[in-house]
Amino acid sequence: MKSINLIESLRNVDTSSLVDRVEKNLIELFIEKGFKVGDTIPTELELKEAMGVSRTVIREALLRLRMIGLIDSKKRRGAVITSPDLTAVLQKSMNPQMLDDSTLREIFEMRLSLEIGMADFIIQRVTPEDIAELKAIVKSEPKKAKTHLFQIEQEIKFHGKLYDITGNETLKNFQKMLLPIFDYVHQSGILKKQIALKQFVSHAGLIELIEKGSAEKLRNGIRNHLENHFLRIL
Amino acid sequence: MKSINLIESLRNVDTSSLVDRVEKNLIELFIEKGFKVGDTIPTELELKEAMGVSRTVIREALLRLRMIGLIDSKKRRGAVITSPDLTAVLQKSMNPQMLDDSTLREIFEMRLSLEIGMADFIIQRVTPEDIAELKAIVKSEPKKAKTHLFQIEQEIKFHGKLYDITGNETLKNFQKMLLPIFDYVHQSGILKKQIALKQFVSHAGLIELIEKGSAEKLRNGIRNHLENHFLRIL
DNA sequence: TGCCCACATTATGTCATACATAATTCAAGT
DNA sequence: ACTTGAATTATGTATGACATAATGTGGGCA
Repeated sequence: MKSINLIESLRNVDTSSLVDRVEKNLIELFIEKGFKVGDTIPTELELKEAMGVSRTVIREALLRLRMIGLIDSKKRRGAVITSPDLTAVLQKSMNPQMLDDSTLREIFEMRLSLEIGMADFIIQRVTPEDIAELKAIVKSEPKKAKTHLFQIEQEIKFHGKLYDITGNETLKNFQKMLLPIFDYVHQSGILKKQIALKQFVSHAGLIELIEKGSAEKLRNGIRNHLENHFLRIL
Repeated sequence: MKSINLIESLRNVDTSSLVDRVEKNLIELFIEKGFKVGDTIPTELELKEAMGVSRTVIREALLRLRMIGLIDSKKRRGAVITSPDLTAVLQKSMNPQMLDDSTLREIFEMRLSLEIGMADFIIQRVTPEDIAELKAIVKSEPKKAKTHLFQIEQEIKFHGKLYDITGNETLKNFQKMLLPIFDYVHQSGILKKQIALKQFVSHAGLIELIEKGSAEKLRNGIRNHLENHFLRIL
């Protein structure tokens, strides 16, 4: 135990680069100073003076902040605080080919979790127009999916609408982001081969459940609807 | 419609900065060349030559890639491809004080969704040791929470363990990330004031459900357990 | 007066160069 | 065989210069 602590403390020699520290400092500074969205932050030159590092370092740190959407900078105007868009940040690293298999698989699972859990929000916030739209989507579905591709498109349309109904933008963005991954995993050899492809609760069935208005029933219905996916990972 | 299209096309004058484009190019290059985790990418000088821009620009682009965890660079060795850690990316922008209220609220909802949806994975992967640990946690809970703070700590411990059981690292990391947000939202004035604080399914009750082995029952149990939170947003 | 144009100003964007630093290689020396 | 240390190399940091775009400003003109 003691030796572990020793190693731990040895590891803490602050291996972070100067830019790392400046970045951290900047964030702390903004919070401390109570900067709000829309406020302009000091210029690069001022920060350089204040922190005693080169403008290069300041710039690289600001670049990171800009990247995570914390600031937005324009020429002459300087940089202003913005509200970070979480999903935009992820988008870039969310490339299926760049992620390793286990991460991909975990993301696949997360998507399933999210969709089951959002039943309550659907029930609470669905409007008659939403239901009509869902029905229209189902109606446009072919009896027997002609092509695999078409089938997937239908899936995306229907489930996308479900996310839509929750009115949760962050959730929607996540869905948009997770979709390519989900599809990729679905088709790749990461999971077990698709076996039965039995038909469980259908889209039409889900609509019925939504109309009935019971969150619990809908929740379990969605779970059932996703059974084919679950069969492949459990 | 036409005018909208016009505006759309006008907006597409490529307002992106040079660094933006280089970044994109680099990612495409890596994918195209089929770089795998562990491969070293060309040096900054080589990239500078190949792309015909200054090293500064290359560096800023690489900085971004490094930031999203796509590459990891060491002196002398150069930069190597790594598997991006999605959550590490988010961590920085996930500062409650930096996000606006509606986003915070949406994250709050997402966390609830996730937790309900993971019932299946818990049931599937729980071990006797896990259950013992859960019971130990519950045992250490005071009859009546002495302090609000202590109560929260207990919550975190128990629910953290639930995430743990799923064995899904990405999910766990998300939980870790969402926690501060969740807590912040919980205490801030964003949501309705906490009203009744009735006791629904308890932690002990959840353990029972886990032991019973029905994913559906557990799912609904978790939903019930979180009722206090739902009451505040619906 | 009030509007408009040209110029100055200013802060970010890009470039080039130099040096610092750390990791690796490799050969000399014990 | 092992260590030591210098050379090498790629990233890290610093600095100065110029480009570019947005804003501010003042003079000229109707």
